[in-house]
Amino acid sequence: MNIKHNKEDILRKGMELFRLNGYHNTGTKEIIKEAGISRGSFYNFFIDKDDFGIQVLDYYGVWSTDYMKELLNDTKLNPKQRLIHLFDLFIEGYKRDHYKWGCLLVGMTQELGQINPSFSNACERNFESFVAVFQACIEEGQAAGVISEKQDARGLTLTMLSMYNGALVLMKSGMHHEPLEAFQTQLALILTP
Amino acid sequence: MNIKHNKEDILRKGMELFRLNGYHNTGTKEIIKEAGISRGSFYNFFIDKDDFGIQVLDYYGVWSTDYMKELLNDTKLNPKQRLIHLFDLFIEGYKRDHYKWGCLLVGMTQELGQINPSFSNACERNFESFVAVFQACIEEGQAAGVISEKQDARGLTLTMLSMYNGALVLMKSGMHHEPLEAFQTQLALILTP
DNA sequence: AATCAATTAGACCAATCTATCTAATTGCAA
DNA sequence: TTGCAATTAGATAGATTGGTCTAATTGATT
Repeated sequence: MNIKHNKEDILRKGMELFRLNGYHNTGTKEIIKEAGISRGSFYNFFIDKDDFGIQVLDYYGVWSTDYMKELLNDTKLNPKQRLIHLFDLFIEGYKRDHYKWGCLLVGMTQELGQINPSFSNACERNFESFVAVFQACIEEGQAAGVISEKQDARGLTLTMLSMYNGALVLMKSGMHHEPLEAFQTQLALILTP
Repeated sequence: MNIKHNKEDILRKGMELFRLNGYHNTGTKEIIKEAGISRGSFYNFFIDKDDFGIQVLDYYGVWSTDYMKELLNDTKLNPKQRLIHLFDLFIEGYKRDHYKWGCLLVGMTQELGQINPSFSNACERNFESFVAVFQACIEEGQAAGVISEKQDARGLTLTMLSMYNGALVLMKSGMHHEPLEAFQTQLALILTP
């Protein structure tokens, strides 16, 4: 056996490039160059660009949910405060990097959702992971009486995720911070019982 | 002078294809074929594909805002009811077409926002038209006391638009109707004073 | 140290994409 | 009807893309 390059490093670079510039705007040439590997290596690890894309999606899903779970386990805060804190941190990060990032799932859904069922399955699967993580926290908050029960946990989770994803799109379109701020304001309102 | 093909017909076809399959997934070949024109004609009307893309964006913006304005002028309903009615109609349309459409501005922002400033400008410009139309209605509703004032008109508009765009993304990813329903439920909640 | 399967390098190929170019055609104006 | 500028058609060019191929290299195992 002979392992020199780390598959995970390539996935991480791909994730970065796809988030920044989209799937079609990122050529295999650029991925290979940025990851510092050769064409041969790339096709040794992945069947083709689509296979790579799907694996990047799942990598992003795990990478994100791991971080979200970590933040939502901070028992020093109540569930509502944890959610608000999580989004505060995310938004701070976007601001720090001049709003250049976005959600990979949103981008991939838009770009490939209708084209390739493998991609739309991967997007849905990973969105559902996000939902699961958030929903658990919201259920806990509702049971504890610190999160509004005007909408059921699943519905409130979908709403919150929609609002966040949509705010990121407006942010990326050039409005930058304002939609994020509106999101933060409204998030507090809809979570409060 | 010699006009055979209508520029607007080509723009409409382009809008349709870009909404369905995205910008990079739609070749000039397909646009030409679907619009029933020749390559020569296309490049007679438009400088290049990017120029076409920008014009499609603006065409979509005008086409959408015209329809929204029409719906939001229905004085038989109060401003809050008008907004809810508008989204009900939109969502009904998505359902009827099996959730295959999406918002062109969302797609273009994701696909080209970081790549080409002309595109991000066009996206922001058209998003701002949407905001203007909705904000006028929300302001009217707040003044009349039928729309919540917990968030200022601009903020509430951005929130609502984010929520809607985000719900469309989840819809497109394969969740179909559920996120739209969650949106409708929450929309009524956040608008109510 | 020798062996050998796995990995790597990057030239190369085929397909595709955008855009151009020229000849044929169109339809208005005189 | 004729003349002419504008439009159209579609072959073709040039660039870029994703993917393959083979020879060289690597490193674990014996």
